[in-house]
Parts: sequence; structure tokens; C-alpha cells
Amino acid sequence: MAGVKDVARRAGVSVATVSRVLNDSARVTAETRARVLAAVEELGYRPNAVARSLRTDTTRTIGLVIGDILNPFFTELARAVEDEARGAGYSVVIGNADERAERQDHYVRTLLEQRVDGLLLCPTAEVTPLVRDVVRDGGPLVFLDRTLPGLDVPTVRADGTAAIGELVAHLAALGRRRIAFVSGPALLSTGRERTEAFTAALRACGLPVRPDYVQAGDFQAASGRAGAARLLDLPEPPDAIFAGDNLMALGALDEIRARGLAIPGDVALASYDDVPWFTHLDPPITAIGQPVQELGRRAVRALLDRIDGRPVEPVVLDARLVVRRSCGEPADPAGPGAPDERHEQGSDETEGRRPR
Amino acid sequence: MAGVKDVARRAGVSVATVSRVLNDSARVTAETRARVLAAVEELGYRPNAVARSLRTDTTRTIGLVIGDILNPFFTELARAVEDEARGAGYSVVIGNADERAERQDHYVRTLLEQRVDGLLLCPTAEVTPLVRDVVRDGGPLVFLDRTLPGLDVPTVRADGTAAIGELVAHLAALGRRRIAFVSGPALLSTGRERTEAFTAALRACGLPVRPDYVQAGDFQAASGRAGAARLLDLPEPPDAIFAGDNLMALGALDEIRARGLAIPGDVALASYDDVPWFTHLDPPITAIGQPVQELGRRAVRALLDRIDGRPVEPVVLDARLVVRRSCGEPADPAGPGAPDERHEQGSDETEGRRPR
DNA sequence: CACAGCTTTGAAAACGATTACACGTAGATG
DNA sequence: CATCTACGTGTAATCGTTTTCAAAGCTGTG
Repeated sequence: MAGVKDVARRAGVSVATVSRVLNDSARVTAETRARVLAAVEELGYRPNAVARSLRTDTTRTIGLVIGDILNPFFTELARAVEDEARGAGYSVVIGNADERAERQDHYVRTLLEQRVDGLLLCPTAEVTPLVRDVVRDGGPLVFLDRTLPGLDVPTVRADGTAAIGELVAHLAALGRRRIAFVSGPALLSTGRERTEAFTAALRACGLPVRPDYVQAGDFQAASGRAGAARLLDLPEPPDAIFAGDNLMALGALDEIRARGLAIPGDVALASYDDVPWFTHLDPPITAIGQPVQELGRRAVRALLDRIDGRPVEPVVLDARLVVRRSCGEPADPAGPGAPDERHEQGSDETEGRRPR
Repeated sequence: MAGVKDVARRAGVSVATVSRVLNDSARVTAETRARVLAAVEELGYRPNAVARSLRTDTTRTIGLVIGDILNPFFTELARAVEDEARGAGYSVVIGNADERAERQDHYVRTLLEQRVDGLLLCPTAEVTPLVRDVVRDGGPLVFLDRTLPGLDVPTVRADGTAAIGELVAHLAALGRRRIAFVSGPALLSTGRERTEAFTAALRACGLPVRPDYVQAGDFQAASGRAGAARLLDLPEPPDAIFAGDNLMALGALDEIRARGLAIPGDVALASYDDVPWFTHLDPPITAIGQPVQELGRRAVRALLDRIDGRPVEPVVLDARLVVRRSCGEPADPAGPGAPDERHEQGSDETEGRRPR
């Protein structure tokens, strides 16, 4: 493969000049510049980013380690991060931790060895020694969506506390009294936060907090189904189930359907995380939507700030309740099938769902 | 950051020896090996993959350029590719072309500059000059899911012809006579193939091929909705709609619902591509599932074969009809809500939906 | 004891770019 | 005319590894 040397020879100049043209750094005569560019064209020269990175100690690349690539929340997040980074001239290398600390560490290690300029991490439960090391060494690191306790790392996340309060109030207003929650893992900051917000919301509405109405799941569909089953098997089953993420909501939905129960007739269903196809379910699912695009954008900006040595503040955005029909009251006066916008859609979306 | 030199000094050996230990290449005394490893540990040494790649001219990295990261088909594909590649000691860098040739080229270029060892490409419609160049230069390239005409590149894909035949026969057997299709872009090999299979299947069933029953879409939800609208506005509207991919099926579903039509009562609905939540819709959608995991795996293997200079054959797997209830006949004797396996689930899946 | 054969180790040359520094030339200035 | 300045360009060092080649150390044998 042609190198800068070949280009130089062909253009009758030195490698330094070629490099200067390619990075339009110093002044170069219009004429030599043209000659060099012609040579580049003729040889089909493609700069070797590996060599460049070695010399400049910069890769124009950031790493993104997400929790689970099959979870639409993370997919959308990845997409947003990617868009923003590309805009700033950075590539993104995605690692899928699959919610396993060991695999998360595999990617963190690989990305560090590849010398990414910065790292966006949605940390899994445990604080692994590796992550601790990275934090200690002060590499440009930003947590996204989730935090880890006791580590001083800037975090970009959404706070659902208010929205969960609204949701519980919404349910209570519709006459639901036995509201249950299928929680995420207590080890995850997002899991904890949602559970705490839920119990606080119950108290705020004057509803009793029953431990058996909080079933632990792991953010995966199967655990949502199992949690719902345990709830519905109780001597006094709930009249509303709130799932801690979209996958568990799906699981709960399956269990409710399998028992031939009607939504929202027999039991209301709501979900944390709003995903595109919730509007297509029958009934459409009431959900708490996070400003995913904005999260991705802000995370990238925060990371670039850290990379460039600018100070960075933590970012906390608000999640928002999106009322649909799975909790009872028809919220959409236009009737079924009318376009139902998700949180953020059409608001500050620069390129929504691709008009093409 | 500590380098191999620092490790060498600390261990009292030369850099060559350190390298040997780290790559356990030649023989090294157990004692010196231990000393080196200790030094590595103490210094928290992390090898610089950039330098290593420069020297060895190998990055242990493959590129994957997919059509649309928000399309669950591609997400699942990415996941499968990633798993297989990791197993073989390779990292995957994903690029999201967003179905735009210009963005596809951006990633192809970037990945080549980063000197990936091989490239997995789901090509967008046009044959861009860049792609032509890459093919000419003979870089390790494998097409995935889609082909480009006139280019001699090994391809790994699924063929839905037989399954589409089955689907049309299934519809015909249920008494549907006016079967319509919302097609993908004719520029994409997958779009063309499905349309051709559809008309062939109609003929095979002795049904008329009406041009107005084939509406062109672009694999995005909005076009599916528009296509369905045009179909339902016909003087003689169809009694079955088959959508060319999962996103357009979603659009069609919306349009049908918006008109207050019953599925399958008034109109049957089927989709090419099976996605996890089709089973959660009411009614569950009959779909043609591709062996996505297997596609990903085979693509990686084919690419590694090319990289290692082994000969590689094109791979064509069969898509499979998954009958559910959106076309009429209750296909699932266990009744609603019973576990409904997707194509490939539990078959040769090595790690299905993560038992955790 | 000398020497061959084997193992373990080190010195130095790559890999392909960027960039500090020096050099030559031309026009401007005293 | 001598000198200065500014500009365009080239030479060579450098980034952190891997790897070739040779040297040094050891063992065993004739």
C-alpha cells in the first residue's frame, strides 16, 4: 500500500511537504500543493491512521461501553453519541458489556490499549479494579446513564424521580390503590434510584408501601415476567404494575396476557423507558421517557471537554411521563392509531427518525 | 504512561525480553518471565496497541458497516458479529451508514485508514467509487445481508424466496385473494429479491399479479404507513398486506389501526423480518424470520478466511416462515401468551437471550 | 581442555507518519 | 552592496512496539 514516501517521490517533494499538504498545516505553494494532491489521487493514497496516532498520541476516537446492545434504550443512545461525535470529527468504538462486569472490563481494557482519546461508560454494577485504576489514573472518563458510588467521575444521566412521582399520582387518580413495582438490580444506580422514587411516590400519595409489592428483576425480559407472576400470585394481587425498564415491561405484559387478564381493565401496566413500538402495542403503554438523544449529545460534549482539559459539570436531565392508555384513562383524544409522539420527538431532535 | 522500556528497566532486562514475555513467543526463563510480569503489574503497564499495530501491520480488528442501527435486524446482526469476532480474538468497530451512501463511504474510508484487518459491509444501494476501489484493490471484504451487482465479492445472506412462497400459499389457503406487498427499494438487492419472490409466489398460487398491489417503500416506517394507505384507498383494497421489512410492517400496522380495521378480520398483515416484540403485539404478527445469529457468525468466519488467505464460498441461508395469528388461523394451540419462539431461538443459539 | 550445540538474552532496525530545526532563496531595507 | 526577514522546503529524530541477528552463557562430549 502506497505510503507518504511514495507520494513524495511521485510529486517530487519531501515527505514533510506531503504531510503539510495533507494536514494543511504550514504554508505550501499552491503549485506544490496541487502536485501533491495529484500524486495522492493517482496512487490512491490512504493515510495510515495507525502511524499517525502513534506519532501524535491522539486517535480522534472515543470508546462507548453500553450495557446491552439488544436493549433499544442503549441502541438509541449509541446512535445519538455516534452522531454527535462524528460531528466533532471523532469516531466511536462501541463495546457491548452485555451487563457483565467481566465483559465490560474486556472492552475498557481493549479500548484503553487502542488508545481512545476518551471513554464513555455505562458502568455495570460492581466497581471493578480496572475501573478504579482508570479513575485513579485520571484518564478522560465520563459515566453515562449510570453512576458508581464513591468515584469522582462526571456523569451524564436522566433523573426519573419526578416522572415516577407523576406516574404514581396518575395511577392513584385513576383509582389504583395496589401499585406494584418490578425493580431493576439494586446494584445499579438506575435500579436503586427508581425503586427509591417509587416508594417515595407511594408515600406522597398516602398509599401504603408493601415490601411484597416490590419484586426484584435484572432489567431483562425474563425477570420481568417472573416478577409479574410473583405479584399476580399474591393473595391480594396488585391492580397496577410498573416495570423498571422496557424489557421487563415486555415480560410483564406476556405474563398478564398469559393469564388472560385485561389491560388496563384487570391490571394497569406502565414502564420506565419509552421505546418506539410501545405506541404500537394494544393498548399503547404508558411510559417514562428519557431524553435519550440529549443524553448522548451531552455525554459527548462533556467527554470532549474533559479531553481538552476544560472543566466539566455533571449533567442531570429530567425524564418525562408519557401517558397512553395502559393505565386506564384514554389520554389521546384523537382515538386509536393517531400519531403518538414520543418524548423528545420533534422537539430538539435534529434528525428525528430520518425523513430521508 | 509506562512503556515497554520502563518495564524493561524495572525488571532489569531488555525491551526484547519484555516483548517476548508479553507475546509468549520464544523461550524465556521462568524466573525472568516472573520478574517481567511483576514489573508489568507494578507499573500498571498497558501495551500500546497503536504501536503494536504499526509494527505488525495487523490490528486484530474488523469493521462492520450496517444499514441502520435503529433497525432491530441490524442490531441483532451486530451483536452476533461481535460475539463471533470476540471469540476469535478480534474487536469489531461498527459504523452506522444510516442507509446513506455518503455516510457508508465515510465509515469505509475511516475504517480503512484505521487499517482494520477486514471489512463486513451491508452495502447501500449505489456502487460508490470508493467501494469499487476497495474491491479492485482486493482488500478483505465480505458483503453481509445485501449484494451489489457486478462486483465479485463473497456474500453472506439469507434467501427468503421459499419462505415468501410459503407465506403467500398460507394466505391463499386462508382464503385471501387480494394480497398486496409494500416493497423495499428496488436498488437494494434485498428489496428486489423480495419483490420478485412475491410476484412469483402469486403466480404459483394462480393469483393475479396486479401492479397496483405492489407499493414501493424505503424500508422505513413512514413509507410503510404511506404504502398501506395507498393500498387501502384503492377501489378494491387488498385483504392482505405483506410488508417488506419490520419497520414498514409497523407503519402499515399504524395505518390499519388508524382506519379502525381489524387484523386479521378486515385485512391480514405479515412482515419480512421477525423481531422480538412481534410476539407481543395483538395479534402477534406472522413474519419471515432470518437466521440472524447464523448470518453474523458465518460472515465473520468468511471474513477471517479471506484475511487468512483461505478460499471462501458465498453463503446463502434460508429464511423461514413463522406463522402467528395476524393472517387469520390461530397457529398456536397453546393459546395467547404462551411462549412463542422466534426462528433460531433455542436451536443453534449458543447464548440466546442471556439466561444470566 | 577445546569445541559444538543449545538456550537465553540484548542491540538495533524497522513500521509510517509528524514535526523541530536548518537551509536556501528572494525581496526588502539600510 | 550587505544584511535582514520571511517564506518554502528538506533532513532527520521521534512515537512504542516487534523482530532479526548475533553474542553470551551453559552443558556435555571427544
